[in-house]
Amino acid sequence: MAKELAKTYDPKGIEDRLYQKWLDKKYFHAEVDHSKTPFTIVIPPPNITGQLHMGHALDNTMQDILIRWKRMQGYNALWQPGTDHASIATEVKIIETLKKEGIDKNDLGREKFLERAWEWKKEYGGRIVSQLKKMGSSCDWDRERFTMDEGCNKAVTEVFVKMHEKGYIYKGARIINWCPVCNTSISDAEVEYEEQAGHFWHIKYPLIDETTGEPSKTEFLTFATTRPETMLGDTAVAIHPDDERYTHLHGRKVMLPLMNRIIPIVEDTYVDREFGTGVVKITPAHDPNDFEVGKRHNLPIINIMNDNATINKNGGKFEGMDRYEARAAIVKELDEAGLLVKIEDHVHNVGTHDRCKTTIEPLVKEQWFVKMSELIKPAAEAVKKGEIRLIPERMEKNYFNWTDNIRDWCISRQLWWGHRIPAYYCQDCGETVVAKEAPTVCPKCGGKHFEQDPDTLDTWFSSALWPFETLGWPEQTEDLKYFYPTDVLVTGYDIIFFWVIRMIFSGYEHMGEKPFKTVLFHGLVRDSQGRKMSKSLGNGIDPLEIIDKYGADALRLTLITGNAPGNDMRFYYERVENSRNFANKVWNATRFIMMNIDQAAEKSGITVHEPAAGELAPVDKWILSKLNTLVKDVTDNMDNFELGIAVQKVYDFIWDEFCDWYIEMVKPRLYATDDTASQNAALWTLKTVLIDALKLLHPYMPFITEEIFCNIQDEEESIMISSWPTYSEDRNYAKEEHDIELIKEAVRGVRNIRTEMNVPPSRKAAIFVVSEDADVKRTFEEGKLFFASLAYSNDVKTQADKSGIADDAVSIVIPGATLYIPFAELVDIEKEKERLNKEKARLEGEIKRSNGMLSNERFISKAPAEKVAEEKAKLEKYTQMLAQVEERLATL
RNA sequence: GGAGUCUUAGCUCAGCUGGGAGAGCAUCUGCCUUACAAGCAGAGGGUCAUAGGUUCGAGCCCUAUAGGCUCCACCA
Repeated sequence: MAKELAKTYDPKGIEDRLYQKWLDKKYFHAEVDHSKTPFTIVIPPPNITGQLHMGHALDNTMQDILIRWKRMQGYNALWQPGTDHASIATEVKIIETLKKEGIDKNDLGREKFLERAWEWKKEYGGRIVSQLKKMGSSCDWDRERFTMDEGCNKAVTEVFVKMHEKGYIYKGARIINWCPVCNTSISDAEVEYEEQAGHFWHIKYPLIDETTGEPSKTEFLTFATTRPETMLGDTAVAIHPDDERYTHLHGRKVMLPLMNRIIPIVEDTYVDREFGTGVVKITPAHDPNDFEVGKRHNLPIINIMNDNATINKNGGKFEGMDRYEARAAIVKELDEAGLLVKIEDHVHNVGTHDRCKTTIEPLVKEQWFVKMSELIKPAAEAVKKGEIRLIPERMEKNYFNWTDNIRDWCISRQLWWGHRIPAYYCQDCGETVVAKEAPTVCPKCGGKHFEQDPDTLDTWFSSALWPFETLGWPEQTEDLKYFYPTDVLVTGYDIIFFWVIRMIFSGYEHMGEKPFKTVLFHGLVRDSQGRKMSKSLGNGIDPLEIIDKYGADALRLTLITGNAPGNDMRFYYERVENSRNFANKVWNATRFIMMNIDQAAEKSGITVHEPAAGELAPVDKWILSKLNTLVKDVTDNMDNFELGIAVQKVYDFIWDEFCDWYIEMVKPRLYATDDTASQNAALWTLKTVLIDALKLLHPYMPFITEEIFCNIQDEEESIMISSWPTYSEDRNYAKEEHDIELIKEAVRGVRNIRTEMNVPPSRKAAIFVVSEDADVKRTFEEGKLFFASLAYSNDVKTQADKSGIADDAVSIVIPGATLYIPFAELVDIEKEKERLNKEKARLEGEIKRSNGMLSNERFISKAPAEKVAEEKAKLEKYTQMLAQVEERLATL
């Protein structure tokens, strides 16, 4: 029965073995079961191009903690996994691979390209999943989904058609953000602004002489621009209607140089009179604001750019030049023509594509959009009313900032890898048909030739449906009815706009119900210098390497401790080492317990069993009581999603209270007495406390806790399916808690004296409570510590025997000297007085406040009855406490 | 321009509803001691950014200032 455990904990081998066991036993699998309450989390689907990084590690650790905890609490816990096709990210990767083979995407053709993409998915889609398994993630893998699987395709088409019918999806020519490298439009959310040093080119256009109709040689209109090349597409110049400097120009025209086009001067309040010269060139095709101005004044839209950001035929002689070449050429020509006034240095924000960092080009294009104004309303309401809770709360500000300023969502992408837009164009009459299936006959002209829209949808269009499409939607499945809405969404704050908001409005629109009750945000994991981990910096730390070296438990613990929701954290190897050390500590505490259980069985024939109430020593009650409080605190913290605080408490309990105090205090009983009942009580307490502590720790460190749990009790199948400890009034031993805290205080005092005396120290300075319960009780009631002895462990028994009894002192036995220290001297009386006086002042303050509230008529009449009762109870409690404090002060 | 957030020990950070100033790492002292040297027992180290205010009491609440970070918008 004795299992030999290694001296240090080595997670290698153990983790994989246990994960396989959990899989085999189907512990992760959840089925509809109306006798249980569901608890659901959908995973933020990682990209199939992805490799597990620290962000994933943190994200999934948090989810797994919640899921394992709820599962132990008896909920029907479902963690729905899956992966995302990540259209643009994947497409870019495939293009790169093709390039290495010397193949161009367009030469390959759409069909062949998609074949390659699916091959890619097959090869890499599973990689991240196996990595998640390494983390210990208890996902229901039987339910694994993919954003482009059959069900998701169906959901996407359904949504598109439905929203099109409702008029929420439309096609239109608008200014969109164009990425000339990826060759596709992108949404506003994908634009990242970056401060860049640039220039301000001050340029002047000649006015048209009203009499001759020729460009004036003397009259010019000067303005500044950061993008001079766009002048090729200028169709007006704008001034503010009330700008007195330019009143004389109302209704006049200017000559657009280089293009020799006469364009009007328009008056528009968009122009800021204070800025620059108060004159703005208007390029409707290449600037969102100018586009709006153009619409108001019916200006023509001249697109001067090709999709690859070279100048097109509308750019005259600049045709074919890259946008930056054209810029240089145009500036040069303007200068030669004497129209360049000056060049200033200028720092401005440039929009770039968040994936490839290319400067985006605003272009007018026909694209598909989702009209947001109506859809967003319930989504904003939900958070406002608290129906969906964001943690930390401050994220709400971010959220509303977006919902209040929402713009229509450009959803079409000029990519191949993704959900193809279900719009079909009649080749005979040009009619557009949006339908779930390709139409056969044109409803307008009866034509039979259709071509499907070549574009695909934004990746986030499908991920927005994730919480319900993974549960079977659009079918009304039992799963959907039972598991939806999900409970918690765990994700980084960086995708609140991309994903979280879009899921919320989609949930309300298509399900008529929120997709989740709570959103728990975490921050970024940065390197030790606080930098973002990135490939280009090469400062990324691979979670798999950490797991390999320290174990998944250590990694998980590191990521979750001291990490408050929504806050970024730095990653230190020292902290992983500390976590690993903690695992070892737990391991060795277990070894101690198992060894002693075995020894007791061999030597005294003890089979550990629950002791009778009277057999528990004060220290046993103390640790049981501490554990009891811990259970309550940890559960409360977890209820509030304070995972970092919760695990910190478990850590402190195990290391400080249980290992450093309880185990040390209990040793003399095990080694130096023959009292088998007492020994049984100690062993039972050790085992009981350990097991409950392991349960509390299990969500955080699943592997080691499982390994120990099953080692120490052969009969138990798994800690995963054991029940979460609950607070019990029966284990609340306030008196013993107080007594032992005093003893701890005394021992500390003794230790200090030891140090001052320069006596050889002893690690095994274990406290040895010899008395029976009743004696301890009696002496404490008299305000004295009955008996405690400190002794070397080597000959602890003899020393304890020799030390004798002094009933008003702590005795410490050290070689060559025996000290008897009156209890009263062990604590610094002055310090104690100071502490008590502080406490007294505090209580008096509380009583004053309480009295104030209770004598306030408005409070009594308006506050809910329970509040008032609560306050009365408080007052009573404080009054009692004050009396106690005063009593103690009097004895000193 | 708008908003958020941070400033606590040498470093990195916790600190939940206002009452004890804390952890890990680092430093110093002493210990191979029958669970654990990946350990044990101790020590040093803080005007909780600054200045006011509210309170019996402020790291926590309010106001202002300084500095850092982030998000959003964007002026041509």
